[in-house]
Formats: sequence, structure tokens, C-alpha cells
Amino acid sequence: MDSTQLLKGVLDTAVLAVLSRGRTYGYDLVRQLRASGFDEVGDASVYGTLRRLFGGGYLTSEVVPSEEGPARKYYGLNRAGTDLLDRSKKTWHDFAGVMSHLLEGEEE
Amino acid sequence: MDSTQLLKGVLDTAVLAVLSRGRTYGYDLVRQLRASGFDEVGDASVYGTLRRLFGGGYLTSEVVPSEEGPARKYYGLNRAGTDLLDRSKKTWHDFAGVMSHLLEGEEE
DNA sequence: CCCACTACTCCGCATTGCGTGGTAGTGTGC
DNA sequence: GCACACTACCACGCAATGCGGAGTAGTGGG
Repeated sequence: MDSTQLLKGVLDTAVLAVLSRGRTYGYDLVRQLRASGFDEVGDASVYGTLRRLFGGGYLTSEVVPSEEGPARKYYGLNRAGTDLLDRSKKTWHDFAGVMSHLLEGEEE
Repeated sequence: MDSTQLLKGVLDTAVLAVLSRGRTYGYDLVRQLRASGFDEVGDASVYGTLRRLFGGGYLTSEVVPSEEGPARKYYGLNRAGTDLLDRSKKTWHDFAGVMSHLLEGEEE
């Protein structure tokens, strides 16, 4: 099954949600997302999303050298990011409500 | 709020769901979708989706002349369409589950 | 005759996730 | 010391798909 298109517009929200649990860097974020059920997210998609969100002013960013590999770019939510997450949650909720109503409304 | 991207990959399912309530034509489908909560679906998107689904062999199609305007192209689900709807429902359900878990999991 | 409403179609654009491949840094095994 | 693996990030081009705008028709009203 191809849930690729479902991710569109939702990956942002998912990334924000993971970041609301605490700052992390891209590579780890990918792992967390995959562990959460988004089994097949491409890493490039996540990095792209992070760059877009950061560019939009929703994230803080800090490069931290690591002793077990290349430097990590830690991202965190700022006020705008938290607000965006709240709004996205609401949008998602409404949208999901419409969908489930449509999908199950005619069967009971 | 821009739920445009959320629609991606879901409009197919929504169209199939509406069609499972009975055959209709594009123009009416747009009205039903808008009434269901997809307030701002573009008509071109719906027509495009119908063409894609029909091209994929999921729909039946029949042109019926109308006395109050141009001819209507009625679409209905065939076996493949019903199957696709079932699968799409499942995919959506799983996906929605992952999302709600992610969005609300850290708060309780 | 112009306009409004119904009904469908085509074209080009924007967004965004993905695949591929590339650059680095560290550590392991031979 | 070289190949390889793992971590970590990025760039490029592609594909899917929703949208806006414009176009074609048919019917009927002022």
C-alpha cells in the first residue's frame, strides 16, 4: 500500500510533534518517526522538512560536535513552532473527523 | 489554514466513499464532498480524480443526457473499486492511528 | 443578446515526499 | 592502511496530485 501521498502535509506536523518531546537532530528524528509507525519515511524527506520549518522560523537550530561521528544539528521548537503544532493538531483533528464521518457514516 | 496537502492521497478515498452511497456524476460529487466538510475542493481536482480512478479500472461510467443542461457522466463503483475502497479505508485507519498516537501520546 | 447556472475538460503551476548519490567523521577487521 | 560500516547531513531531479484559470456546451431568464 502506498501511504506516500498521505504523508503530504502531515510530515510537518509529525516532526513538530516529535520535537515537542524534546530537542533532537535529524538522524534521530528519522529513527523516532520510523519507530512511531512511519516505517518508510525517507531521511531526505525529514531533512527537507526540517530545513523548511527552520526557514519558516518555527525551529531553533544548533550545531553540536559529536565524538562518535560528524556534527549534529539539533533542532527545537520555538514559540512559533509550538503555535504551529497546536494549529496543525486542530487542522488534523478536523480533517480526520470529516474523513471518518465520510468513511463510516454510511455503514451504521 | 491550508489543508490542501492533507487532501493528497485522500481525495481518491473520499470520492470512492461517496460513490459507495450510489452512482453520481462529477458536479454532484463536488457538491456532496463540499457538504461533507471538504469545503474547498476544486472541481478540477474531483474530475481529475474521477478520470484517474476510471482509467485505473475502478469505476463504471455512463453518459446520460440531461434535460436541464449538458449531458452528465455518471460514475459507479465496480468490484475493483469496492476493493480499493476497503483497502483505502484500512490504510487510512492505520495512518490515522499512528498520527493520533503521535499527537496525543505525549500528553497523558 | 447577455448572463447565470449546470457540466465537463485542458493546461500549467506549486507543493512536497522520494530515490540516488555525495561528503564527512569515527571505529572495526584484515 | 584500506575496505567497510555506521553516523549525520545535504543536493538534485523526479513523480504524484490538488488548484486556478480558461474554455466548451446546453438550458433558460431578463
